[in-house]
Amino acid sequence: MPQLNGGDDLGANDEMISFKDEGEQEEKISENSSAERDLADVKSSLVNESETNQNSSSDSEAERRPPPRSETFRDKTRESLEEAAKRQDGGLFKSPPYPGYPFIMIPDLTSPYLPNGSLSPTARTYLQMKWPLLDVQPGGLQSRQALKDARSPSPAHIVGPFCWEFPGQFHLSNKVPVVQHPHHVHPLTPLITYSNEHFTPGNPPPHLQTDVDPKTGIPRPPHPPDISPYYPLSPGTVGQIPHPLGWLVPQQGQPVYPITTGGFRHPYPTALTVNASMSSLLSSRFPPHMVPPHHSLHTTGIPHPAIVTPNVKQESSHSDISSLNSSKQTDAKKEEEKKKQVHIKKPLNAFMLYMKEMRAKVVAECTLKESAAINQILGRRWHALSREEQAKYYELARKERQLHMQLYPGWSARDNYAANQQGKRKKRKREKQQAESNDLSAPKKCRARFGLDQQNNWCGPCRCKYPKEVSCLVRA
DNA sequence: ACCCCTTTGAAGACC
DNA sequence: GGTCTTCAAAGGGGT
Repeated sequence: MPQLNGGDDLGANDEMISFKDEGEQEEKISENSSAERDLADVKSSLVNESETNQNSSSDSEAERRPPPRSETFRDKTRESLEEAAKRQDGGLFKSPPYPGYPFIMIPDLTSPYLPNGSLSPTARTYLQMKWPLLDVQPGGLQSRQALKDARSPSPAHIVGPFCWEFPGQFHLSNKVPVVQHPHHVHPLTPLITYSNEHFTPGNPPPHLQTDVDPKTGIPRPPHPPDISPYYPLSPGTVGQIPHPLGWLVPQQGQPVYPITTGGFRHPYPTALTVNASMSSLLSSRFPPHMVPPHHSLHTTGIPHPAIVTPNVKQESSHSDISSLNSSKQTDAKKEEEKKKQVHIKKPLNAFMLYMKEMRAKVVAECTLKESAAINQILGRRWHALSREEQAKYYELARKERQLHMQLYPGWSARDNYAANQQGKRKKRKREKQQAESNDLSAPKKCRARFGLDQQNNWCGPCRCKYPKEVSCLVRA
């Protein structure tokens, strides 16, 4: 991964350029047809791969073979891409003020608010990605009402318009089925989705008019501005952490990043405190140590997707009830055990963030549900993205890693290595790769060895394996 | 129930 | 230092 400006690992700059050289700007400009082609490719390949190959052999070669590389072509491509990006972003990404790589040029990252006080598109995008069903659209009340009206379980036939019909906008909440599969949903999104009426900026629900400690009756101090409630915060470790997403912290110092709709800056997400059913939902989906108590939700109790307790399924409501009856000592012991069992997941990389945001759209656009096929489409679209669009996700991923690193200083990706079954999988993969090498195929190895600029040195399988490369049939 | 598939990127392991 | 491996998400499919 090339480092840019000696700085962060923001992205594969050269790779993105290379992919742009592969004629994919056409996909960007006419994304509709390309997406349909993607879908058709994947679908047909699922049905009959060999048949597809035969049918596509005639044009795939001419269409997908990378054109001769030259700087002038690259520049032209970049220019056209930027123009296309400008058109499609609807002004989200203005013309780059710097000629270099635009990772830190996202204009409104530094100030998430527009002059009128609403969230900037980028901030909305980020929030929307974090909370896929959260309505952070401008024009809030109307769309919120619409969402509220659509809260009843949506049948699968609710298929929103294709995303390319509204380039530059992020209407996930309005375009994908409101009720998603649990796997699609951020752990907290259902709470938000089904309680939009509680997202009244600055107006907490009646029972939470003031943030008062139910025990002491003393108003609690506001949520510390430098703590993101997105991750559960371990005591003593985070209090002094500067907010890594200061770009989402407005002037008042209230945390905006972790939440919310335009203007919803209540230190405690009011939607999470609404009623007992919400709490029961929380307790049913999360282990008790992650579930904030009723009416006293503290941000430290808000789970983050990065944290998973392996035995969530075993913690039924019955166990919760029984735990209530158990002694405090056993509770403490259980808490300790659970803490030990907490699995801190890797922060999502740029592509994973992109997938998470776009998967619902792709699923809605086609009848495919197999993730493997969906991911193929997403992989293609990822490469079809402009540099600016990709940069957005690289930036988000960088912030994710930064936040993750600050919250779990001692965590290492190695902690999750072979966490399951002690290297069982590793062995399998090695065996598999050995089998592949015996088969004279080592996908992607040539890419790393020779690079994209020397694809003529790639072996056939690599060229075949890699997306958008020369058709397999040509080689055959 | 568990693993595979499929994608990209990050990071650790390995040579 | 280059290469390899694993793991993040996702959910249908296979064993």
